[in-house]
Amino acid sequence: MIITLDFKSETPIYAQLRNAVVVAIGRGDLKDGEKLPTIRQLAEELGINAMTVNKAFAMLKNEGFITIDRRHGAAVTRPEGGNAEYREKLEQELTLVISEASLKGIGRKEFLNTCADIFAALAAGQHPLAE
Amino acid sequence: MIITLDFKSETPIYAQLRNAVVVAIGRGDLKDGEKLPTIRQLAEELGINAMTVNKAFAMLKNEGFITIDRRHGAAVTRPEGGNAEYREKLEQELTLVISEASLKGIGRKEFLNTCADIFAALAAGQHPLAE
Amino acid sequence: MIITLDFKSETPIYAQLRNAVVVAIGRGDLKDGEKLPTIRQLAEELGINAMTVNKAFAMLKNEGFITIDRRHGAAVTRPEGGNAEYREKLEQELTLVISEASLKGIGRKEFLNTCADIFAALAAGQHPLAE
Amino acid sequence: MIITLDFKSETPIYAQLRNAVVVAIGRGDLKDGEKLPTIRQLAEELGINAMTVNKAFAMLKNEGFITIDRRHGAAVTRPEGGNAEYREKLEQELTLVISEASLKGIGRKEFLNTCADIFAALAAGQHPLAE
DNA sequence: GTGGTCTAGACCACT
DNA sequence: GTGGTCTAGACCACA
Repeated sequence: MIITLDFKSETPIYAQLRNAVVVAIGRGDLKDGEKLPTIRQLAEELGINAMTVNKAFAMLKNEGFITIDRRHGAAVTRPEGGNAEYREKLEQELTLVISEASLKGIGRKEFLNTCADIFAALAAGQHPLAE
Repeated sequence: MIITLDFKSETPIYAQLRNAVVVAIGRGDLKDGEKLPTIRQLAEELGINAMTVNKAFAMLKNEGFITIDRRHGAAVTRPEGGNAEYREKLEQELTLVISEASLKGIGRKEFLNTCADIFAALAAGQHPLAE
Repeated sequence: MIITLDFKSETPIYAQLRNAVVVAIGRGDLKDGEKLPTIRQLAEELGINAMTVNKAFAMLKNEGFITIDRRHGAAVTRPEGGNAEYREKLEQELTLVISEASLKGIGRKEFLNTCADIFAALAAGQHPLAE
Repeated sequence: MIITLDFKSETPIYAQLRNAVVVAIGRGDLKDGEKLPTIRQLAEELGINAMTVNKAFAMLKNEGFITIDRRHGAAVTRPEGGNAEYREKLEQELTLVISEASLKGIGRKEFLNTCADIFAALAAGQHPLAE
């Protein structure tokens, strides 16, 4: 698992780690059921505090992306189908991103193409995503 | 101008305000050249400190979404066309959002439709967005 | 006299005007002894308040770049030779500019060439500058 | 780190502080990678408010002169190579400074010598500046 | 009357 | 213990 953190970034480290794991699952680098490294391993590997990794894992667990078993550590899992709450959050988020992109001169077509490209790139990771 | 803030949110108030303005411009509620309320007005209206509004405005100014004229306050403007830096940031952001959506069971088609719907809703605001 | 003001700029309008006049003199667009427009004329021409022009003129007068005669209006003049005070201010200013340029990757040669180019451009204005 | 502020100056304190740091880096008093004092330390040392130091640091961060790491405070860094935007700003700035100097009786040779001297003084700080 | 700056003091998030 | 955010209230420069 190759994860690069940007200590200069505004985004908190635990959030960067959480995001990196989500993307790794999304692109198939981490398959469903696959085990994640120990909190301590990961902390040492990344040169950060174990508490920080812990926080990221707790977040991922809450969101349903991983399960944490005291005996076997953390493992990737599939979250439940998108509930209404998540859909609303997604729409809000997209409204902001799309407003910004439009104002920056990125039009509908270009935006949709970019999205399609990203889907294609993720699909190439062999992970059977919902169609 | 109807803006709702969530004081419990993790997102700083000034960032929420900044986002709200970007979306308001995107959807045409704020037209190009239109004046924004004064800092103090907005602060009172929203029940927050003027310094907080100030910070949001400074951010919007730096990003090119508004201009601040010492004589007449702030007004909406169009930022320069998207540079390479922004495009990269957008792709990273979308990669995360799309990974998340995929894992939550929202597939390619549904996602693209949602985006298209949002574009349509923005376009309905009569604001001539780049096509 | 062609002066363009940027109302969006952080630099106060009166300072922009003052700077524009200094550069105009420097490049020979305004010759020594030449009369400047009336305060009111200039104010109307530029679409700004007469008080603002007044402030710029007062500044230029204080610095010795122009003289103001109640009967004949303002006219360009040559300031006294650089006094010690000005030289110190100049050195401070240049130390900042040069530090910044160096850190931005602009080296000694390039910087000096840029300066020489600007001197050449000013000299082309036929104004006999001190050699 | 010796920084002197002029509370009577027109230049805002945060800008003076920002400038002082840039010069300190330029002259090698602050080496690349070196840590800056904490915001609170510096605030107390200078007898100003922490918010003011904060603003100066935020400015330096935006300009790429320092990085702020949540874990260890601020540290000096090298900004990216000068882009076209900066070069244009520099030329405008120099045109004004040179016009002023010329009119004050400081000629081409003297001006260039002064610049060269400043470069030499900065270089003496052992900081390997771009040649 | 506008935005810009500054203060003193508080609380929070992050590591 | 670090920086980040927010507040309430003040004064100033600008136009």
